[in-house]
Amino acid sequence: MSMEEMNTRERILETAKRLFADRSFEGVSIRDITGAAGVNTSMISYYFGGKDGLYEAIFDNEFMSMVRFLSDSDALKNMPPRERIIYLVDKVVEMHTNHPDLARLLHHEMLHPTRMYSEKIVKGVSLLAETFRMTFQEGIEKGIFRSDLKSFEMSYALASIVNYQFIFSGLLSTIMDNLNVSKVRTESLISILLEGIEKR
Amino acid sequence: MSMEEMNTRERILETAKRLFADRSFEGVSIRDITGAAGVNTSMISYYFGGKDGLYEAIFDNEFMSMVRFLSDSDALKNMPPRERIIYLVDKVVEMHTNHPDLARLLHHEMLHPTRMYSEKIVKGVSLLAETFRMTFQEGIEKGIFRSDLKSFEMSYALASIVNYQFIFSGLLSTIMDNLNVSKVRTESLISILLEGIEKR
DNA sequence: TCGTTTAAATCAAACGTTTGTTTGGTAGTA
DNA sequence: TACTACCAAACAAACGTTTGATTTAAACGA
Repeated sequence: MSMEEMNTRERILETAKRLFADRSFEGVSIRDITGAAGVNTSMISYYFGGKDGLYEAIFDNEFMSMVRFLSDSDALKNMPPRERIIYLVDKVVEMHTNHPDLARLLHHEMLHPTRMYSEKIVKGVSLLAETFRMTFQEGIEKGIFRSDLKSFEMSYALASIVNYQFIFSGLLSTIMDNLNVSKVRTESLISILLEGIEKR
Repeated sequence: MSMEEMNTRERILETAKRLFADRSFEGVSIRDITGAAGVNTSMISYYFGGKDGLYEAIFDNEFMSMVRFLSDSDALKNMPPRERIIYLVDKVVEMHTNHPDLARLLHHEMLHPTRMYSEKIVKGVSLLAETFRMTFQEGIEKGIFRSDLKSFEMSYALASIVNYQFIFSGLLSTIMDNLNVSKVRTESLISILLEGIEKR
């Protein structure tokens, strides 16, 4: 759906999501948003009850649907641990690729938590982390994964390796030319996570 | 040095660093800073030429000294690749532990780059990344590390695994009780990076 | 050692903007 | 008529900064 065929409410949501991701909630004024969206200043209060409400609406939409997207899949149940991990990494990468603003919105909240939203994030992150952790735990018990590591540490390593590039992305896209870095391949991420970087 | 024995300039720097890390540059007013530091509002313009100048001063102090701390060491030269990687991870963790605000300041800039500071960050990050990348390249050539991975990908994995926990830390410290996560051990980080999570 | 001078440090108050929000009204639709 | 969507304008509060006066402290000449 192009910007032209959106109604006012949707135009505000889409524009605000992009600007909040680029310049942070505090760094963007409602006049920045409504100006870029081509709507009247008062429409934010009209549709969302204020700037805070707009942010909350974006967050509920994006973040919660992501958590559901990553946790609810029935395919997870009957998959062996190793394949399930690969499947999960693929899904997280897919989700980031389709919603490039989401990671920066989320990580901004993680860096600067407010009482308003931190509860939701902890709830969502806990749910995701538990999905990962259980998979790793099952893998440890079945002798597929190392038993000298904790399942929490494995989950952390997965999350960090997959997510960190989407924190970099904003900086990279503004400079790009300076560092001649090729895109990180998903297969490499999975391989590093499972097998490490040392020669066997 | 305690807050009481600092002069006005130092009190502002220390207070602002903490507040910027907690609530971001845009989320903190100069009255927040000077109020918490117990100095007059005009002192920020007086000593730093304005809020932007204060931010730049913090950044130059902290970030640049970190880059130097991590890159300049003579000990790096004569160390074999595997040991050098372990040494570097230890130093990064040590640096984060001693300067807990730095990671959040830096990653905020990475999430929301501005023309003002992105140049400095790219410069510093490039320097660090090159130190890592060269080490991995040497390890690949000496047959210690896998030859099917790129040295850049290895560097990325290291940076992500080591840094990501310090992005979480803000959120964790505000909630803590909800997730009963133990601290990630540095040895586990190194082990996951080098050997992966799969049983050999 | 004394009073005087000079400059730096600090202050309360005010400056002009920008902030998020509200108001009162208009146009279009059912 | 009743209701929704939208608008220009105004609102008080908060913003970063500047001003002009006052305090502090060091430097100086006698």
